[in-house]
Amino acid sequence: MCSKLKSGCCKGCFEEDDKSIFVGLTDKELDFLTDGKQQIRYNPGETIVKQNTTSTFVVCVREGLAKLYVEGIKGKNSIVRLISKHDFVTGGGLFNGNIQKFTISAVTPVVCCLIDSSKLVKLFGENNQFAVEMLRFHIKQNNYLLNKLVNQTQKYMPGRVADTLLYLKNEVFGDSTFSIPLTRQELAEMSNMTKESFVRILQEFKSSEFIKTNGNEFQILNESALLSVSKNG
Amino acid sequence: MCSKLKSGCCKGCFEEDDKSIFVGLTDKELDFLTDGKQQIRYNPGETIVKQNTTSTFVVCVREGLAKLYVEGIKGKNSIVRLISKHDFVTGGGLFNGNIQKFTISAVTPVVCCLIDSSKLVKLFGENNQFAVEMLRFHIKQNNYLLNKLVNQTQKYMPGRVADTLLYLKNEVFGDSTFSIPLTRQELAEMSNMTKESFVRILQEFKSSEFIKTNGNEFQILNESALLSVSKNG
DNA sequence: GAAATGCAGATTGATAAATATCAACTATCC
DNA sequence: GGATAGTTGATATTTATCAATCTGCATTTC
Repeated sequence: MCSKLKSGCCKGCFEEDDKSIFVGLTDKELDFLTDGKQQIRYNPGETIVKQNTTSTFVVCVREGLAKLYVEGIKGKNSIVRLISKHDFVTGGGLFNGNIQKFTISAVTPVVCCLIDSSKLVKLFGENNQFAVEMLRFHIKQNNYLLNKLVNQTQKYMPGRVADTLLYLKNEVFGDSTFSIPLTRQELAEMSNMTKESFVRILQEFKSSEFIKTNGNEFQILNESALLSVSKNG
Repeated sequence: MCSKLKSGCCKGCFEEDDKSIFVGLTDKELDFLTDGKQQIRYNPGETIVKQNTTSTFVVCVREGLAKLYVEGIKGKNSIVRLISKHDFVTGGGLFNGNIQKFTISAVTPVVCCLIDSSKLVKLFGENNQFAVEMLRFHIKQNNYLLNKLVNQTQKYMPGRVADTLLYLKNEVFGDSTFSIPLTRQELAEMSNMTKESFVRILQEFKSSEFIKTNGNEFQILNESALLSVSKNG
């Protein structure tokens, strides 16, 4: 199933910019961490982590795509990021009274490992390198959120749609052609607008030949134009 | 000037919810940290940290009020948070190639200590408790940003103005009556809107008797009404 | 197996609401 | 008395809402 080898799970699970958070752990520490961890399969639509509940585990995705979103006011959701292979998620589950600040649900079938936070905390006390790696991870997370905050609050809708498309290309699929298992509604929730607005701007981008779409197939034709829109030209 | 006593600076400097980040440091470690640190005075308007520059220090405010903001597109600024006595700020200065993701500038005269990041990093390697405290700090920061992201993107202007007023009361001044050394423009930048819009909503709140203002003197008369507006009623 | 049916998501149009912009005016502080 | 911040009004732009239609796909029905 899920080997404990450094090269596999969990070392490989927690890859972040080609540098695993778990790189500094000894075999023994890795064993401690992975003993009793749960590897679970979720079907599309299923909730992995539920906002406002307490849960004490962190999530590491092995397969599939999940969305991390905040359930806001009047039924509005904001998708903050997509989680895919090798992504690692800690939230309220680490300190802060364990209250989750967001929901994670499976978009495609997801296989992920749930590791109890208390194990991480114990390892922090034993292995400095590990605590520092986790700190580094959270600082990166901080910068991502800060950047997202400014982009979402300062840009008009076309800039936000361009951001979403570029995010999908660069951070999720790594290819200018991709097939998205998300509805227009969900893409709109990534861009904090209504689905109608999102669709209209997609049409503009299509008629300007910045992109090509066919259902869920997307192709970015003119990335520099999107970048320019993103910078709000 | 700035004693190295646990009860004073720097222990006291880094207070966060009555629990100092520096609580786990030994006297020797504290000495190491504070030796050669710079205590600087800034005049109102002066820049303490400049976005997109590299700088390797973290900031700890002893006196005064500063604003932490992102310089966005087309000259728009977003004030992310206010920094006052005992607040601690790390940013791009810690890992991430030391590139600052935001600007910090003094609103009132500010006295603060600048500590080189490399000293923190060295202590992380020696004192686990310290690394964990720093991690805890950043996770809290994360939750703050996540919350701010959703509030700013999902709420209409009245909700955002209510949030700003409640933030000032609860997080900055700790009193329902306060005098703000910020312009309307800056208050608007905290709420991500134009100053004209901010002023109009202030007037609505005044005529509804939620608040009373006289220049920079603010008084919150009906906090539960503001809370209700914040929740977008 | 082919046509009819149903349904959910996608798209489009018309309109209303929210927000920004621009201009004018007022107050205030050195 | 001039500069700066604050306020107000009129208007334009951006964005959401509501309603209608369309599309693709699966299922039923014959």
